[in-house]
Amino acid sequence: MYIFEVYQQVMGNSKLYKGSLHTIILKLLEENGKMYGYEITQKVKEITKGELQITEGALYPALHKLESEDLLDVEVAKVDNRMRKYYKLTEKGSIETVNKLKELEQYIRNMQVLVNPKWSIE
Amino acid sequence: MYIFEVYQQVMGNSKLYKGSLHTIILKLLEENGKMYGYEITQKVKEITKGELQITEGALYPALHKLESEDLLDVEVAKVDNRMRKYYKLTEKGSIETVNKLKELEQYIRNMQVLVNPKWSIE
DNA sequence: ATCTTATGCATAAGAAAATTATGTATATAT
DNA sequence: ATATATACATAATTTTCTTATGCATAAGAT
Repeated sequence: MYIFEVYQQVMGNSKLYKGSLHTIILKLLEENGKMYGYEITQKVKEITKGELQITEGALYPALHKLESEDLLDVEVAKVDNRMRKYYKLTEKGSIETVNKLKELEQYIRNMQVLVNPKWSIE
Repeated sequence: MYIFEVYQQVMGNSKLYKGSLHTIILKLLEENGKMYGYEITQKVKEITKGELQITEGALYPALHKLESEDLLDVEVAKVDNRMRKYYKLTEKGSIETVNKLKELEQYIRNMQVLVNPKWSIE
């Protein structure tokens, strides 16, 4: 019996993803209106061509946290006899999304000048 | 008596910096040959125009970790009667620097397509 | 002269955010 | 039948910071 182990390439394959999960979730919800947890993991996997796999242990606590901060609204649905919890941005969440994206852009800018002083900051 | 508090803007002002300290240190050492801890904090502050302040509580343990992984060599010096510990990349450290920079580029690419599907990945 | 700020290192306690490991349950494919 | 996919949840542990100390010398300000 042969066992082919598939190494799950999780967030933190490169540790850099640490701290960017909330930004990712908020932006995907801004883009797609409403999504449920599992859908988010699949979307991220698809967009990054499998490079970034969000683990459930990170995702669900993050969604709960964002909800508790009134950045997300939840709506429970039953599809094919399976539960789904659809999340969407609140008004506060939309504002926070803009802030988080600005922080991301600034972070990227700073990292670029730190690691490559020759790059222009346009 | 008036007290003007200066709020130190530390790493994690935006949480995104979590996980990027090792990359920053390695790249600065690649760029500058050898540096001591305090010098690194000042260089980062200068390059990011004060936006990113590396705290000592993060920096020194990080340097010790990199040293223990044989990525850095240390050389102690005494300048103006004060101790300095100069760090430089080992051969292994140089290789790891290249890897970390590739990971950073990939991270930035992935985040860009995640947050802005319209951006080109060049 | 004295006090503050800057330089330079170090470590311990606590918090935050992930990983890893479980657990439950239904649907689908082999 | 059995494994995989779908869909949620949480607890234990680890990693990586922040915050709070501690020590020591030099330089600048009042």
